[in-house]
Amino acid sequence: MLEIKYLRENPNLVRKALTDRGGRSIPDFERILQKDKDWRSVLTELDQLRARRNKAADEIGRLKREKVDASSLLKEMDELKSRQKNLEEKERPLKSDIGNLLLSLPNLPDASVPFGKTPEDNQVVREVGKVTPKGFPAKDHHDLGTRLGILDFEFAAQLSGAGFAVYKGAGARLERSIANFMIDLHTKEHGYKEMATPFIVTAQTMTNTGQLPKFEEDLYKTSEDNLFLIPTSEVTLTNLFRDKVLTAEELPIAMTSLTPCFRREAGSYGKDTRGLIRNHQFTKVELVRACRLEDSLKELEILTGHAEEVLKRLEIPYRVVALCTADLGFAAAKTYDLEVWMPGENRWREISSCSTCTDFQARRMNFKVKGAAKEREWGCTLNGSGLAVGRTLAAILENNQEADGSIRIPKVLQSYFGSDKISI
RNA sequence: GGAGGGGUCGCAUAGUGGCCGAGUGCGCCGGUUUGCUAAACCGGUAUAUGGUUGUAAAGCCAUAUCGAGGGUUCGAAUCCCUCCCCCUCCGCCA
Repeated sequence: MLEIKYLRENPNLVRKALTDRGGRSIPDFERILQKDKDWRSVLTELDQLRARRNKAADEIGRLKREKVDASSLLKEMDELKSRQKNLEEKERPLKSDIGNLLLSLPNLPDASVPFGKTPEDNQVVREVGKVTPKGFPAKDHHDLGTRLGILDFEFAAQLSGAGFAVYKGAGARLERSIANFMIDLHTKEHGYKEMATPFIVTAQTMTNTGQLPKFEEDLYKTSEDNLFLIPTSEVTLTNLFRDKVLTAEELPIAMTSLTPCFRREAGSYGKDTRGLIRNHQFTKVELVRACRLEDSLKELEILTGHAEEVLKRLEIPYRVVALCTADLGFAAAKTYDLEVWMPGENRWREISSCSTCTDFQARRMNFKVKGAAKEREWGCTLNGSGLAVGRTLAAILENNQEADGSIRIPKVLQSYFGSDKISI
């Protein structure tokens, strides 16, 4: 959430930032400004009226105690009350409209975010690892996994419909190995605290991180209880900072968790329907950090580095991409995507998205930091995949395939997996 | 699912219509005393919004907030209604 005061005082900056993002939030923004103006004028009048009423009520109490007649004041009170009721009926909807509109405005891009209008304008920051051509036609992970009997999409479709996967035997074991390796790396070497959180949460929790109110159609919802399935554990991990006031010395705080993620993918039917790339359910290791606002960008580099380390150790070539203004997610002020090379598809695929949300989520969930001079400021939250497990498995299959269709298991996974290859 | 109890200022509590934005204890901050620490004593200690003064730091005025939202009343922490959350017991159950 953006601060109404900031919008009021810097309308042109905000207008430009929202325009750079390219969304359709400008009309909402203009409506906020207008309603805010109306609201303030109503509120000023209302406050004065309330002040008068409070005084009169005290006075009446005093007169009654002294057994003095108060009928003229009581009469005035009648009139004040009806005027007040009138104004309150104007004030209430204005206030709630402004609140709702504010909740639907995205975060403002950081100054260092490249300007752009489409994902084409994203900027490659660095490429790590070498993309070396196989000496044979590379298969994609769908074919590899199916032929090895470790992935079964037909079975999954029978169980749940399109967009799901069944992992079988070595496939299931490999998925678990990847997840364990990632969690161990982040907890033992990167200083993250492992958490296990609910997968089903309230609407308020979803609103705090920004999934609601705008993106309800992307979420699975339980109809009886009005609860939502998490699309990422960013939701639950970040919400752990709700209503917290932390001291600057306690920060940064780093947490990780392994959870399933549930996404309806409502806007992307027919896209990436093959394989593990875009499933309605997938597991992901999430990284969340909280820090002081001034450390936002520094922390983003650290977070991104931790996600990158996974790929380095798995020896999968990847590149780091700075998203342009138009491609930023709702809550993000700046984002680096990690993209892995997929030989079977002959293209790069996103495998992690690391963002700083600055104080955007902190405002929504009332997360503050007490500084050295005991002043309070909003906290800063960051999140990133560390990494998406299904996509990582797909990347390993494609990058480590041999001519005969068998798969080399990366060195760091061998102790988890218990062998160095998967053969036909 | 059934029955009951409860949500007050960081924590613990007091408070059943005006003297309560809210007492007390603890904690915390500042000070006095002190070789140091402790103790004792004194003072301070919520947030948000609007208006206003100021270059600013900050100040002043007003309003709102005792789980949330409505209502009754001249006046609500206190009475009524709805909702949320927590706890205990019973039932069911992995």
